[in-house]
Amino acid sequence: MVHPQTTERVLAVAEELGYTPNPLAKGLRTNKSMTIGMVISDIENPVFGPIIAGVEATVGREGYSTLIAEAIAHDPAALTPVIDALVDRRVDGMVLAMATRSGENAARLKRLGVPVVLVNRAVDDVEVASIVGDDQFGIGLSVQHLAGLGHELIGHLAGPMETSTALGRLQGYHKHMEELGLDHPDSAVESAEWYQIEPGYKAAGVLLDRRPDLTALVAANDLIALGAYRAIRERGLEVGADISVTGYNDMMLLDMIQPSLTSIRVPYREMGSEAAELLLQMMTHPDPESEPHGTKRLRPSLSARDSTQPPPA
Amino acid sequence: MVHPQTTERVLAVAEELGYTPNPLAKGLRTNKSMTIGMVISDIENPVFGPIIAGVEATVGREGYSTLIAEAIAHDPAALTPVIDALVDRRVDGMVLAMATRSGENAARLKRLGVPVVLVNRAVDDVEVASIVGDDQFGIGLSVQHLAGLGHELIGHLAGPMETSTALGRLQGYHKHMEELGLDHPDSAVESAEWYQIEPGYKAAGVLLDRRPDLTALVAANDLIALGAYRAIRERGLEVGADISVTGYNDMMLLDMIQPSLTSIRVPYREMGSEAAELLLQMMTHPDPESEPHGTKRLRPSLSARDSTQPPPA
DNA sequence: CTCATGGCTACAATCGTTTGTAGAGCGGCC
DNA sequence: GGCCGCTCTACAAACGATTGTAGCCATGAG
Repeated sequence: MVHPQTTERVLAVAEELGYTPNPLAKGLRTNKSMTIGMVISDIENPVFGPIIAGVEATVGREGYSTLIAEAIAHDPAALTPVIDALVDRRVDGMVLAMATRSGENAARLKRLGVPVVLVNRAVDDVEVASIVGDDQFGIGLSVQHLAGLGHELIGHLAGPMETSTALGRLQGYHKHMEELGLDHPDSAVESAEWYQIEPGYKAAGVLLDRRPDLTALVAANDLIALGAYRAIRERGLEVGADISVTGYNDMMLLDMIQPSLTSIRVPYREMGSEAAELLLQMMTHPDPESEPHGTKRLRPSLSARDSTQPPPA
Repeated sequence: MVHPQTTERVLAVAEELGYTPNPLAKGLRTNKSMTIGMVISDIENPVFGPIIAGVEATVGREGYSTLIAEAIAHDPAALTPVIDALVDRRVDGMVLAMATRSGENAARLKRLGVPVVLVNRAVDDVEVASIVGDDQFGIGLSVQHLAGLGHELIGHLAGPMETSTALGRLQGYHKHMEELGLDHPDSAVESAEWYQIEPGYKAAGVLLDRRPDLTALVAANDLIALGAYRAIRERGLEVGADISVTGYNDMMLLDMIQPSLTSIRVPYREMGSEAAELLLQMMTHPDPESEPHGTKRLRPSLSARDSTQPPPA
């Protein structure tokens, strides 16, 4: 109801005076800080870079800024104070990229009425919106790829079972082995204590000693797979020629390693932007009834390399 | 001047009522947002993870939160709007982790009275506080290591000259070669267009064609060094045995590559926390006269691996 | 001439803090 | 008893926006 010309004049003067609205005053009055909080459990893990970038770019387009907080520890209790700090700052929403499967923090946020989206890792006991990779599908790609090469005795090096990704990948292994009519006994599965080379090496050693007949190993993560390289070599075998190995995440430099590691590429940046999109929707349409709480799974793809070859004759 | 017991009672009631101070109101009144801005030029680069973690942890201890913004582009002009967005949000200070050597953005922030610290990359035309790695010293470690192995014909694969790190490493090469009494003509130096494998491969090809007598290459970065691997192999030579190679940054998985790459480890997390420390000091003691504007250089260390061996007889 | 209407100006309340001032209650000191 | 200092309560202004209300001045319709 105001003349366009007047609007323009006001804007021009504002510009001339160098006026910029004070977001603190605005936030105080409107009770919206135009800020979202993002909690990262392990910021040094390179997968989080693209996730952060995706979130930041997407919410930024709607005028939101991103407050980053790191929670170094692996246990959920240590997360609570850092989440609280963000809530005290009156963030309008929250993206959680956590290590654990426990949903207590997400549940608390929901109780406080703070919109929350989980990214990368889901929780299994609480209904909360999350964007994750389709781990079952991804492991399926590996299993099918190996089966296509002629492997029948395929083992699984699982991740730490307190993470949702490890669980999904384990389930994917069983499911797709079953579908292909291949054996998948518990004896063909060994879990690594953490997503690192050393635990992967240990788990692979245990698995190879128990089941020396395996011709392929599907690892829950690239570093576990690289740990398996060492265990395989220690037994005088050759990765690829004697035992095929697949990783998961398709991290940088895998193609430079000998032999280059076949892996599953996860669209992390897209994961971040989808999570942000969902959060924006929850923040702008606070529809308490139909609030999204499902888990959206993004489909990864296979990067086939030299670590997977037909089984020895 | 208030009784300790009263304080305690007030605090107890506050706790009971679930009172948390509203930082927006506080910021409005005090004109301090207790927030710092952090601009990252390329968040997918894994070196920034530790830097962010270091900054966040350090300022967090003093009650500050960290607002993250990414500026994807490499040119300084694209940075301006994202810096402005942070300034408009009334951040109390700013940490810039940029790609370019241009100081215009830092200069503008100083003019606006926003305390600013540069991290990882310095600028050469403006007096601004910065925390960077000691590139000359780091390259010195590589050069001395190679000279100690018996190399005399050592070339340098430089980085893109628009970055301060590339410049410092180039200078370090010349300086330390000079000190050791070794030849370091311009013909032994070739610059890669970017800190990536492909440009490194190209530059190494040019350098090896021009100076086939070189027995060692000091690269300005790990990826450039890995590009050199390919160029060396293409010429029927073996990395390590025929031509030694060193990288810079000591990124993950370098020890898994064949041959494992000798590199320079930079204390990135410490870099982040030192930058934060400096920024805190500037924000709390706004001493316009003696404002720090020097460059602090953190000393890296050498990780010797198989890519460096004595020159062929 | 009156009155409704569109487009504007002016003013006040509110958000939750910080900061400052005024005054009340109460003990001890001269 | 009067005065001072200590501790506390009470109240108001300010920060910079949003939001709502009231009034002003044209213009044009009745």
